[in-house]
Order: sequence, then C-alpha cells, then structure tokens
Amino acid sequence: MSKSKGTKPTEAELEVLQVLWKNGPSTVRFVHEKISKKKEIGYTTTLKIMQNMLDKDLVNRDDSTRTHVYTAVANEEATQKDLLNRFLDSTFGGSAMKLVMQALGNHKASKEEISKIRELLKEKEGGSK
Amino acid sequence: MSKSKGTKPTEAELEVLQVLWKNGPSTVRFVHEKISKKKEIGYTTTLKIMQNMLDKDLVNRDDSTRTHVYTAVANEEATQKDLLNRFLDSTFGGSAMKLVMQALGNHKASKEEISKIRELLKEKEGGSK
DNA sequence: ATTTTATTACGATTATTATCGTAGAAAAAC
DNA sequence: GTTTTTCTACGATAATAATCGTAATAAAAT
Repeated sequence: MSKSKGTKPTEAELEVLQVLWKNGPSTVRFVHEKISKKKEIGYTTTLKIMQNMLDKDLVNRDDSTRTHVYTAVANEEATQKDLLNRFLDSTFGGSAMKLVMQALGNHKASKEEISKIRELLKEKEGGSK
Repeated sequence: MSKSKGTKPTEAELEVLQVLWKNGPSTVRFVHEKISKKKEIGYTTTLKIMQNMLDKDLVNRDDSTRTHVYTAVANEEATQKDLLNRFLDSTFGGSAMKLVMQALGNHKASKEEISKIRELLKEKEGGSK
C-alpha cells in the first residue's frame, strides 16, 4: 500500500511544486536554481526534498536518463483547493468570506480581476439562493 | 532577548488562539475542552502547548490565582493577515486574486456576504487607480 | 586516458513540534 | 483532617522536517 493520498506537502515541498507547476517537468538542478534565488539552500537539500516527494507520490520521476526529470503529480488547482480548505479551517475557523475580505482588503486588484470577481459573484447569486 | 515578533504559530497553537479569540481570556481547562471536542488530545498536551506559547509571547498569562488565565497577545485580524500573506506566498505564489477566486468558487456565500464583498470591490475601484 | 564536474543515493544530524507521564502542591470533597 | 481531584512544572520521548556531507558513478572537458 502506498502513501498515495491526503499527503499534505510541507513548506519546502510546496516551493518545489510551485516550480514544477510553473515550468513543467524539471530537473533537480533547475528546481534548485529557482529556489536558490529566493533563499540559501544546498543542492543536496533540494535533491533530498524531491526524493522524499517521490516517496510520498507528490511527484513522478523519469529516471531513464542519468539526469532525472520530476513532474508534479497533483495539479495546481486541486492542491491549492485542498490547502485552502485546511488553511481556512486552521486560521479563519472555516469562514471563507472572512478570508476573502481580508485578502481583498489587503491586496491590490486590477480592474480585470475585479470584474472577474464581480462575474463570479453574479454566478453565485444566480446559481443558488 | 525575547523571541517577540515574527513568530509563526504552529497548527496546534492556532487551535488555541482560535479559542482565545472567540472566548476571550481562558483557562487551560476551558481551552482543552474546546479542542477535545474536535480531536483526542491529553490535558497536559494542551497545557504544554500553551506554556510554549507563553515562552514565545503568543499569549499572556495571569498567574495570580492557582488556575492560570491565558490571553492571546496578537489580535485575530493581525495574525490572520500575517498568516494569509505567508499562505498566499507559499501556496498561491503571491496571487491574492487567484486565492480569492478559489475561495469564492468553492464555498457558499450568503446574500449579506456577497453584498459586503461588492462594497469592498467598489471601494477598491474608487479608492485606488 | 586522465581529470574535473555533475548527479544520485544514503544516512547522519539538527531543529522543531507534538505528545504525554510523573511529581508535587493546592483546592475541593468527603 | 483525610482523601480525591485539579492544577502546574518539568522533562522525556516520539514524530516530522530540513539540512547537508560523503561516496559512488556517470558524463564532460581537457
């Protein structure tokens, strides 16, 4: 039986996932260089993290060549949704609207984003009572 | 030198904070009972967590009576804001709007909440360029 | 061909968190 | 006034994460 599901990525693992989501299948070297831009970290540390992620089935690995290539297993949205739910619970006591309002209040939004949100609101209103 | 600021509460510590925010200054017993409703945990575990939080200055303590009373140091909004920023960064790569849309998409909102959000949007549009 | 560089595997170490048991003292119950 | 319960303090342990060093090997450079 594999660990498969419900495995919550750690902070460090999320950093790796971000790179994989954004750039697609990548080598350790590539991921490491992206992460290194933001913080000091040893190559083997990045390597180890990614190997751990393989054990946890957070990533797949193509090891047909010497330089292995890693791919995120779960897609971005699904993972974000899952983490959002946990975060909502732990930090906002489950109140999504409280979170939305905080996020809206504290961050800039472009006109396009605002209209997108308006559309979403309209849908919500219409779709359910 | 105290740890004072920038201390990120752990999951377990957040559970305690939630109780303190919601109910005001509380005893370990009270907090423990609230948390026990959601999961199995020993009394001394709760106690220890709260003692750790005192060390980290996440809470204050009135120990003038035998049964100590704990109070959250940081207020709810400030802490949520801080954690939201971290979460935004780690999980949504800093895109607040992505998060807002996920949250809106996946959770029900009441009419009141929706109009509150509309107001917020209007302010944002008006207030800044 | 030899040397240098890059890559993986593996394990050791450290740091942090979560968990709880035990002891001792205070308070409450009897 | 004894006994039982309720607290806190303290430390031990286990669980999880993050960090990196070393060795082996493959590839690239010379």
